[in-house]
Amino acid sequence: VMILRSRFLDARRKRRNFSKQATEVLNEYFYSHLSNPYPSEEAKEELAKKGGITVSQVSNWFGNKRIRYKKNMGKFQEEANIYAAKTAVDATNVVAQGNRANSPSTP
Amino acid sequence: ASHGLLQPQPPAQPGPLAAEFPWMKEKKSSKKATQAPSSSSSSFPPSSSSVPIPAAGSPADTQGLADSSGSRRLRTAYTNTQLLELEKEFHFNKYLCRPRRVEIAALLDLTERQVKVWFQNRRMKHKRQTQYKDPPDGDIAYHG
DNA sequence: TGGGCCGATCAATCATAGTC
DNA sequence: TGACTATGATTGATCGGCCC
Repeated sequence: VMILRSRFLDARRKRRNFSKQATEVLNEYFYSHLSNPYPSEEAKEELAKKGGITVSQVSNWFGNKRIRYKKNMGKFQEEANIYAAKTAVDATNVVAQGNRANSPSTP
Repeated sequence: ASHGLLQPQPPAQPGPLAAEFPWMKEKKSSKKATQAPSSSSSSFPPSSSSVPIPAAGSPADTQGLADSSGSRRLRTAYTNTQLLELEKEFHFNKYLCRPRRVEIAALLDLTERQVKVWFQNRRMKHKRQTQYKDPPDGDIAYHG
């Protein structure tokens, strides 16, 4: 028997999809920073707060999103256009990552 | 391989497709023990359509060591026995001294590097779990 | 200069949730 | 109800920076 996969420490059971609010906030950030979708710790905290999830979950989401996006960009084309239109903050000149400012839409 | 600062065509407009930024390209694959690329063909042309089939090489490597051709690391699935022993050891020592590491590596048939990395990752995990008070069994109220 | 550690990330995989 | 897809979490392994 090779059921060696019997993870005695499986915590990933019983997961729930994020609320629409959380997904919305995360996608907005992702697509408005498509040139460099690497939120700073502070940005992650704010996203976590806005979406009602933990910072770790934000990190997981971005990790999964980046990988899956670049693995199949075509699949996200539609989604990208939707969020691109939704947010005006494009990063055409995001030079370094030292960007301290977060909130994409600051009056 | 001259990668310096390449200028990815900024999206600018919701045209046919978003531009390819540096982060979308490969990254952690070849860096150490990389033999001279011998002026191989430059970066893949931007012409889309052709999916970069990841010609899966034959992972004949039993230890998962990266060969000298920049092969992608392959995720080794540790056995329950190995994980159990590692966890047990971690319970006693969060940090391993060299002699102990050698011992464990030999005992579990792992490389010293793997043992070192495992402890490194384990410490990070431990930190994450103790950093936030609430254990992972909290039922967060969901509205909507 | 070399080795270990940290923090972040990658990339593969697991397991469940959602859709048809 | 079962097959297939979407998605959050886990984790082995790598990268860059820092310290000694």
